[in-house]
Amino acid sequence: MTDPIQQQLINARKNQILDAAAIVFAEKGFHPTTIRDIARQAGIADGTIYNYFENKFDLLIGILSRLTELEQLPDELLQGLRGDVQEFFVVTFDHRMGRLKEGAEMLQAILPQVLIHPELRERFYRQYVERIATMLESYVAAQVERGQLRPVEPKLVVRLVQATIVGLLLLHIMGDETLERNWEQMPRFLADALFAGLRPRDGE
Amino acid sequence: MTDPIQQQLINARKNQILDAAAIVFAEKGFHPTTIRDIARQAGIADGTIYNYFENKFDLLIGILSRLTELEQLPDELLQGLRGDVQEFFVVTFDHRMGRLKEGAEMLQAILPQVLIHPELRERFYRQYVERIATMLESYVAAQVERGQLRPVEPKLVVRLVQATIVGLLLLHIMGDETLERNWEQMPRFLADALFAGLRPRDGE
Amino acid sequence: MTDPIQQQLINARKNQILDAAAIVFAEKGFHPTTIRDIARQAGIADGTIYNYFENKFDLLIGILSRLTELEQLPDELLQGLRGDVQEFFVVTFDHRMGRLKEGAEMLQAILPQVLIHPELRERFYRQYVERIATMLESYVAAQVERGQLRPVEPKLVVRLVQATIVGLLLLHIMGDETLERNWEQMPRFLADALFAGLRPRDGE
Amino acid sequence: MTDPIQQQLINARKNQILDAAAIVFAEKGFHPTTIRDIARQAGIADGTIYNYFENKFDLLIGILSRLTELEQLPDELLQGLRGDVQEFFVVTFDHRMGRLKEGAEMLQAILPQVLIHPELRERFYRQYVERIATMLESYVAAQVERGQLRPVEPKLVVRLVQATIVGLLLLHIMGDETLERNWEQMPRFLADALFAGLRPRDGE
DNA sequence: CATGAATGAGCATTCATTCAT
DNA sequence: AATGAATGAATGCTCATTCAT
Repeated sequence: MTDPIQQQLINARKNQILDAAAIVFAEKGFHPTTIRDIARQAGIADGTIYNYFENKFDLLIGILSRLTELEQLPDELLQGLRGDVQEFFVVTFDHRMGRLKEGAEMLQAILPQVLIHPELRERFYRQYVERIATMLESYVAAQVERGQLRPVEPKLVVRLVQATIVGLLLLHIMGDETLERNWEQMPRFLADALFAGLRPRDGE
Repeated sequence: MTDPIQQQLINARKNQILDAAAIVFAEKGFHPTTIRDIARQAGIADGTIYNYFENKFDLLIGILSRLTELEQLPDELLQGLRGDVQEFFVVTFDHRMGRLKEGAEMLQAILPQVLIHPELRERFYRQYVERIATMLESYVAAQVERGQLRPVEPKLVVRLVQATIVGLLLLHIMGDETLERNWEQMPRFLADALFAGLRPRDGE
Repeated sequence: MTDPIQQQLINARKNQILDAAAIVFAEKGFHPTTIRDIARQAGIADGTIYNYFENKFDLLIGILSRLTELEQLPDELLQGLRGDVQEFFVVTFDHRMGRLKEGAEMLQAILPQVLIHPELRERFYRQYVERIATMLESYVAAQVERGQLRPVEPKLVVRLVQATIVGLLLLHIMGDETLERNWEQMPRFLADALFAGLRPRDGE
Repeated sequence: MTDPIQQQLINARKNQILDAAAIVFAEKGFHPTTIRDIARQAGIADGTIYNYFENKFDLLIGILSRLTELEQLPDELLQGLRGDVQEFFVVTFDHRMGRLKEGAEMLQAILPQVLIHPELRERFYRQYVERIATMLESYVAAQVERGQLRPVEPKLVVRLVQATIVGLLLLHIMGDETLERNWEQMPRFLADALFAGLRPRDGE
C-alpha cells in the first residue's frame, strides 16, 4: 500500500504539479489559470493532474500546505531568542521577510483566494499567522516580564510586527521601488524603529 | 448633451451598480461573481449594467475610482501637521485605518485583482499609495529637519507606516480576533510604539 | 384616418428608415446589423423605427417592396418590343443590368436572406423574377412565331437571360475586375452573343 | 506528431462537423444557426466543435475549403478540349452545373456570407471563380485563334458562361420550376444558344 | 498511471423590443 | 410622434472534469 518508492514518485509528481501551478497562478491569478495552463507548464497531460489532486481548488490547498511545510521550525529565530532584544527583532524581520520573498510567488498566487475563501482563509491564518504569533507573543511577554521591553500588550506588538511584514510584501508586490531598492536593509531599519522609536535621542 | 439632471440620474445608477458590485465582489471574489449576481443585488436587469459599464472589469475600475474619490484631501491629516509629532502619527494611523475600514468592503473586492492585474495594480498604487506617501514623506522630512525626529530616511518611515496599515487591514480581513477587539486603540498604540519605541525608558 | 399630409410624412419617414436600413444591411449584412446601426444611420432613435415597422425583418420586406415599386413598367423595354429582335435584347440587358446596378446595394442587402427565408424567397421570386419572366416569355414566343427567332423554348431562353443578368451582378459584387471595366459594353456583347452566337459566320 | 491514424480520425471528425454545419447553414442561414444546432446535427457536444475549429466563422472557411477540394482538376473538361467547340460548351455547362448542384447545399450555406464578408469573398472568388476562368479563357482564346470562334474577347465570354451558371443556380435555389424540370437538358440548350445563337438559320 | 478527446454546464455579452416620459 | 433607458432571452465560447484507451 505505502510502498515508499511509490510514495516518493507520487510526491515528486505532486510537487512538479504544484510548482507549475504556483507559477501560473502567480502570473495570471487563480481563476484565469486553466488546468491546461498548469499541465503545459508541468509538461504533462491535463488528465494527469486529476490523478494527484481532486480538483483545481485542491491545488491551492496543496500550495498552501507546502508553504507551511517550508515554515520549518525557524531555527534562526530560536537562536535569536538568546540574544539582545533589538537583535531579536532584526532576526525576526529578516527571517520573515526572507521567507516571504522566497514564497512571494506562491503567496501572490494564494493571497487573493485567501481573502475570499473561508476555508482557505482559516487554514492560512492558523498555519501561517497564528503559529508564529503565538511564539512571538510568548517571547515578547517574557521580555516585558524581564524588563527588556516596555510594559506593552504582547498580542498587539506581535500584530504590529506581522502586519508590517505582510504589508511590506504587498507594497513590494505592487512594485514599490523604494522597497525594491532597500529590501535588504529593511529588517534592521524596522527593528531599530520599532525598538528605539523615532523620537530623537539625547545627543542627536 | 450633458443635461445635469440626466447626468445625475446616470451617476446615481452607476453608483447603485458599483455598490452592488462591491458587495458581491467582496463576498465571492471577482471571477466567481456573475453579472447576474450583481444585477440581482442591484435589483436591475443584467443588460442594464452594460448601459453604464463597458464590461465586468470596468466595474473594478469604477470601484477603484470611487475609492480614490473618497480619498478627499485628508483635512484631518492636514490639521495634524500643526500638532505634536507623536500626535500626528496618531491622527495619521487613525485616519488611514478609519478610511480603510470604511472602504474595507471595496478594498476586499479589488485587492485580489490589484495583486494580479498590472493596469489595476498601477492605478491602485499611484492613486492610493503614492499620493499619500508623497505627502507623508515631506512631513517626515520636515520633522527630521527640525530635529523632531531622528535622522531617518523619510521614504522608509513612510513605507513602514503604510505597510503597517495595509497589513493590519489584511490581518483584520483574515478574522484576527485580537485586532477585532482592539481596532479602536490601535492607532494610539502604533503611534506610541513607532515614535517612542519599545525600549524601556528610564523609570519604567 | 388617412390624412394625406400625415400619410406623406409617414411615408417620408418610412423611406428615411428604409434608406438607412438598405445602406447598413448592404454593408454588414442583415443579422450583424443592429437596430441601433439603422437608427444612427437614419439619425433617429431606436424606438422610432418601431413606430413604422413591426420588427427588424419587416425592414427587409420594406426594402423588397420598394425594389419592386421601383420596377415600374419598364417603358424602355416596351419600346424595344417594336424594334429589331437583337436590339431588343440589347435594350433588355441594358435595362435590367442598369436597374440591378442601381439597386445593387439593396439587392446585396436582401439576396442573402432571400436565399434562405421562404417567405422572402417567394416574394422576391414572384415580384422580381416571375413578372419580368412572363413578359419576356410572351415576347420571345411571339418572335419565334414570327420566325424572328429559332424555334426555341421561350421559358428556357428567358431563364438564360435572367440567370445571366443576376449571375453577372453576383460576379460584379464579388469584385470581378473584368466586369468592372466592361460593365457598360456588356449588354451589347451579351445580346450579340446570344442572338448571333459565337460560331464564326461566313466570311469571318 | 502527425500520427497518420490520429490524423485520419481528426479529419473524419472535422468532416462530420462540416457536413452538419453545411446542412444547418443551408437550412437556416449562418447567423440564425447556433453552435448547438450544428452539434445536435452532428450528434456531438457543443464543446467538441471547438476542439476542431477556432470559432463559428471557421466552419464557413472549412466548408469553402472543401468546396474547392471537390473541385479536382476537371478531367471531363480536359477531355472536352479535344472535341468540337460546341460540344466543349456542352461539357463545360454540364460539368459546372453538375458540380454546383452537388455542392448546392454547401453553396447555399456560404454564398450569403460570401456576398458580405470580404475575406470569404476573396477566397471564394479566387479559388472558385478565377481558377476556372483562367482555364476557360485560354481555351476560348485558342479557338478564336484557330477560327473556330468569332473574334470575341475571351474574358467576356468566360464571364458570360460563369455568370450564366451561377445565375441558374440562384434561380434554381429560388425554386424556379422551369429550371427544376429542365435542369438536365439545360447544358445542351445553353451550349447551343451560346454557340449558334438564337438567330434563325437558313432553312428554319 | 498517463493521456487528451469529449462533455456540457456556465457565463459575459449582445440586441431586438417595450414603454414610460 | 419621438425618445432611449430598461429588459432579459438568447448564444458563442470556455474550461473543469471525466473516462475510454
